[in-house]
Amino acid sequence: MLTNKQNQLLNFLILRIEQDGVSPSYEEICLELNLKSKSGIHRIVKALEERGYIEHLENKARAIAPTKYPNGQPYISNVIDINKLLHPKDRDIIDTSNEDIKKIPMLGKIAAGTPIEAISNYDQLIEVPKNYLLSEESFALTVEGDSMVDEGIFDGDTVLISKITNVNNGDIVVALIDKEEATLKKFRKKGDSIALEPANKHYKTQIYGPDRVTIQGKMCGLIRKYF
Amino acid sequence: MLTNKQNQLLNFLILRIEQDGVSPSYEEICLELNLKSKSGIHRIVKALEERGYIEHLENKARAIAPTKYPNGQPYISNVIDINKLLHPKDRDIIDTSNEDIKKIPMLGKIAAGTPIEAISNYDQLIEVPKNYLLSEESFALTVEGDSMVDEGIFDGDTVLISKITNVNNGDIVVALIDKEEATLKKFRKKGDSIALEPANKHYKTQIYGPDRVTIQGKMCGLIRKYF
DNA sequence: TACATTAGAACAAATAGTGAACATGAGGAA
DNA sequence: TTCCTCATGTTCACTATTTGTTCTAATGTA
Repeated sequence: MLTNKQNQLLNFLILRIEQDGVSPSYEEICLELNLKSKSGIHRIVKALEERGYIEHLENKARAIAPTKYPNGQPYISNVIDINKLLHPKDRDIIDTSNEDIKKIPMLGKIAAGTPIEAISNYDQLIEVPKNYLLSEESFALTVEGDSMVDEGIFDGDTVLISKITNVNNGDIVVALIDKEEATLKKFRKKGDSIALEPANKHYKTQIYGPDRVTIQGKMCGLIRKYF
Repeated sequence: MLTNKQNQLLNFLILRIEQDGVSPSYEEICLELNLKSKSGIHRIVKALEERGYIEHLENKARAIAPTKYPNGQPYISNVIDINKLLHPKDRDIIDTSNEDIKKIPMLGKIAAGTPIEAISNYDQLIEVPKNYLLSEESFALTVEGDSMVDEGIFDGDTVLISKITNVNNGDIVVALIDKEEATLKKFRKKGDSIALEPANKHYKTQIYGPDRVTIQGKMCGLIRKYF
């Protein structure tokens, strides 16, 4: 809703008020915005007032008060620290943090040999947009080994797992075998028994009775960083 | 609810406001959407206003403000960087989670044959935690084809590209060849010329003189969804 | 009064927005 | 098929706003 200069002026105003507690004079604003004349400032101030971003006492020095942030949110002065004055339950009002993002625990490495529970120590939380996940309860694992390379899952990749136990043939799942050993494999039900298929010719498909396998989650995403 | 162009315009508007804090002018929008005339923009703006996706002050410069996302969700601005405005000692108090996430444009598919610029059409914005990226200016592409499978980059994957032109041997880059054809390849400088190596035995490494290749960005991440 | 600061007119130049007119193409209805 | 509507692309002419600058007036304060 603001032009560039208006935006600059408003930001500078807010900054100075936070810093010094006083609004800057036209001259100071001039300097900051690289103008040679104060009257230009005056015009911008009027424009901001028209649009409702500031309040302004006529003919008073340093009498500009912001009422909105450039984005339209109501301006809250931080000269007093409002958060300290509020009940925790009220803080949400100010805390507009978007709900798009979710922090999920990185539970450790997934490879043959180690059950995941044993390494549930929430060392690290990683941030993931919510829409990357299939359920609220999700976690991340670092892939170790190359048993799924043909599916493009490489050593060192981070896989996102949602705690969903109802899986279909072909889904990639975290399966716990004999309550001891967790692996990331392709799931396939064959009659009564369960086949866990690797995606690498050098490994064999393992077939278990239904009582030996627990599905701990379904892979819903993969993240790889190149730095 | 929205037509193609309306969607593109709205996405671009949101992106620019998040980036600069100021809405773009009609002319800037023209450039971005590859149109030759401002009046077309004007029509689309009016259409978006009618449908309630934006608010718009008549006859004012850069006075367009989104009110809804293309999907109809109410638009929540997170432009102001409150932390920059506060005393350092106060900074922790306000939740900083808003700044972790960044919206980057999905610019299209990357495969031989199409320059990226030509397909800069803001059809979609995707959310990515900031720490997945290497620079502020980043974008996403959908991989088409199998020329990088040996690096675990599969057809349909989403790759994150940061606009960095200073790349090292071995980095995976988006390279524009003869200003015409964009590809995702491994970068290697050999003397004066540049080798673009695929990661698939069935494709050949291409070698070009330095003037034929422009590096458009460096791959910094990969995202794959399994649903 | 002297000084600092704000108010605002006036002019020029640069930016921005509006809207009529005409053309095209896609898609649905008659 | 033809007719109609809608979204779109383009050109052009025109209008309005924003900004940079200079100068003068008014107001408030010490």
